[in-house]
Amino acid sequence: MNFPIGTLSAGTGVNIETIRYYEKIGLIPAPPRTEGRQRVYDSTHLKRLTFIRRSRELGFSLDEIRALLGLVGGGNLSCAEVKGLTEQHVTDIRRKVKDLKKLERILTELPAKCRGNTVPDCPILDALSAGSD
Amino acid sequence: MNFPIGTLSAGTGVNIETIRYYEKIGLIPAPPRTEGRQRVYDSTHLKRLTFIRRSRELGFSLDEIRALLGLVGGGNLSCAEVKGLTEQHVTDIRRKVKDLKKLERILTELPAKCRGNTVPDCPILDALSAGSD
DNA sequence: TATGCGACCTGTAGTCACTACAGGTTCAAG
DNA sequence: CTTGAACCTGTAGTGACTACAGGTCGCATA
Repeated sequence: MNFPIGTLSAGTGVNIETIRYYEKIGLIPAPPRTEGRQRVYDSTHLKRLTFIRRSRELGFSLDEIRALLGLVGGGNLSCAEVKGLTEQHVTDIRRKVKDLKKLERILTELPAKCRGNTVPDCPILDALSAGSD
Repeated sequence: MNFPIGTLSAGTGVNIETIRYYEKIGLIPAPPRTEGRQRVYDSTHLKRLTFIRRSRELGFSLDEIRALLGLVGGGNLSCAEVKGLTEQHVTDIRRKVKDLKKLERILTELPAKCRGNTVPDCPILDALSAGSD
């Protein structure tokens, strides 16, 4: 039931250094230690850190995760608030996707004009230098 | 034809502090100065900085831009290499779009189950805590 | 029981691409 | 000549880590 930081790292996919960093910034509680001052974790830590990792993958910032965890910890965040945070996030993601698709279009059109020669006169560079937005 | 850093900033949309930062890291050449050591720019600087800003918008890192500018400066990067760099970039963007769309789907499905109540027992949080990928 | 060695510890510095600020100087208008 | 905006340098802070130096711990093996 108890395991050291390396096992927690392997079990969650979160880097050891990152785990200690999360502890330092107060995102995860400081676990008990052995007599030799080595950290000892259990399944509750594993669950919390898994939550954090998955939230990070979904693009939540550490501050947002801190807010989400506020619910787990003290129950000071309602389900409605969690929902709001999530929906805001979806809006952000949609915007990002839109921007990226635009970039993709621009970047796929540019190389077509590029003849792949060695002359230092490239239409891609010309296009980028042209000041118009 | 000559103008100070504020004008360059306004003309390119690049922050003054950022321009000085670019100079410090050698991305743009140090311009001549007035007797009072204030920077004096001209249209060549404007063009180069515009190129940098547009490339940044397209998601190129400063190191990649440095490579692209290698062409402009010394001609040591061929059009084919520029093309390669650009195409690599499109691949990255496509992957990002794919990831984001997946997240979008997950995040739009989650709040549907959320009743918006004040009970600290939210399906979103449960879903995130469940360890499975 | 001794020893070897991998896993752990702390603390600091580096990354990227800026941004913010303090505290001073220059330039141009009135 | 004075005012004040724009400029100057240099340093520190941001987010979310990552890397490293130099030391300690714990456990398996001889």
